[in-house]
Amino acid sequence: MTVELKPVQALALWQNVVLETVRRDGPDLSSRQLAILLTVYLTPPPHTVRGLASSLKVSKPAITRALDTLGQLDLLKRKRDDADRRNVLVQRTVKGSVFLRDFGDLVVDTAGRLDA
Amino acid sequence: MTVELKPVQALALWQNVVLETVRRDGPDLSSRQLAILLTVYLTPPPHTVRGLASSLKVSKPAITRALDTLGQLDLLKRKRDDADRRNVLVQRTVKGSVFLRDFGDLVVDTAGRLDA
DNA sequence: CTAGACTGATCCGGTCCCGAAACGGATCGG
DNA sequence: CCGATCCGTTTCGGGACCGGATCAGTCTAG
Repeated sequence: MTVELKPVQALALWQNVVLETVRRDGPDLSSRQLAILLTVYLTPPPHTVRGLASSLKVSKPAITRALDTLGQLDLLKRKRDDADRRNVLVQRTVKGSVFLRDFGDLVVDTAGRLDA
Repeated sequence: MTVELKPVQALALWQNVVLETVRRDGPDLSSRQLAILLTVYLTPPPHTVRGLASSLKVSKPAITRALDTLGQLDLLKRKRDDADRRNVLVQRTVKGSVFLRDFGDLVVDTAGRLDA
C-alpha cells in the first residue's frame, strides 16, 4: 500500500480514522491512553511507570490511572518486577494485540480509500 | 511524499504523532474535539450543532460543550444563521487554519521520517 | 395570530481525570 | 542494622465532561 501523503491528505486520513473511532462504541481512549498503549507495544521493553511518565512528560499518577483503565479493558497488564520489587513492568495482552492490529488495519484501509 | 504504509508503520506513525501532541503543552484536545475540528475544516459547509451531533453519533450537549472549548481556544467560531436564526453555523478561524496546517505538516514529517 | 415543531443552550446529577502531596513498601549505602 | 532514597499508589480538592431533560428563542402551517 503506497500513499502519496500531502498535508491535506494527512488531515483527511486523520479525520476519517478519528471519526470512525468516535462513532464506534468501542473503548473510548484518550490521547494519553493511546500513546501509552502504542508505546508499550511498539517500543522495546521493559516499560515502567516512571519511564512512561518521563517519555510522555506526564505525572506518575496520570500513568497509574491510565494503566488502571487500560488494565480494566484488558489491553495491558501489570507485572511486579521480581528482580526489583519496587518496579512494575507493563506488559502486553492478547486483547491489546488484537486491538492494535485492528487499529493498524483501519488506518491502512482508510489511507487506501483516500488514494482513489 | 510517498509512503509505503503497512499496518506496523501506520501504528508507528500514529504513535509518534500522538506522542508528540501529548508532549507538547499545546491545546489538549479530546478525540471528539479533534473530530469536530477536522470535520468543520475538511467537509463542505454549512455545519450545524445537530448536523455534527448526527455525524459523530454524539449528543447535542456534547457538541455544544466542544464548541465552547474550541471557541475559547479560538480554533472555531459560532455564527447565527441569518436566514434561520434557530441555526448556529460553525465556522473556521485563522488560528484554527494555522493549527490544522501545522498538524498536517507534523503528520507528513513524521511519515517521512518513518520511511528512512 | 397562534399552536406546534424545531434549534441550540442550559441545568442537573454523576463520573472521570488532573497534578501536588503524602504514603507504605522495597532497596541500597554506610 | 538503619537512615536515605527510590518506586508505584493513594488521597485530595478542583475542573471537565457525560447524556437526559428542559428551556428560551425562532419559524411555520393553518
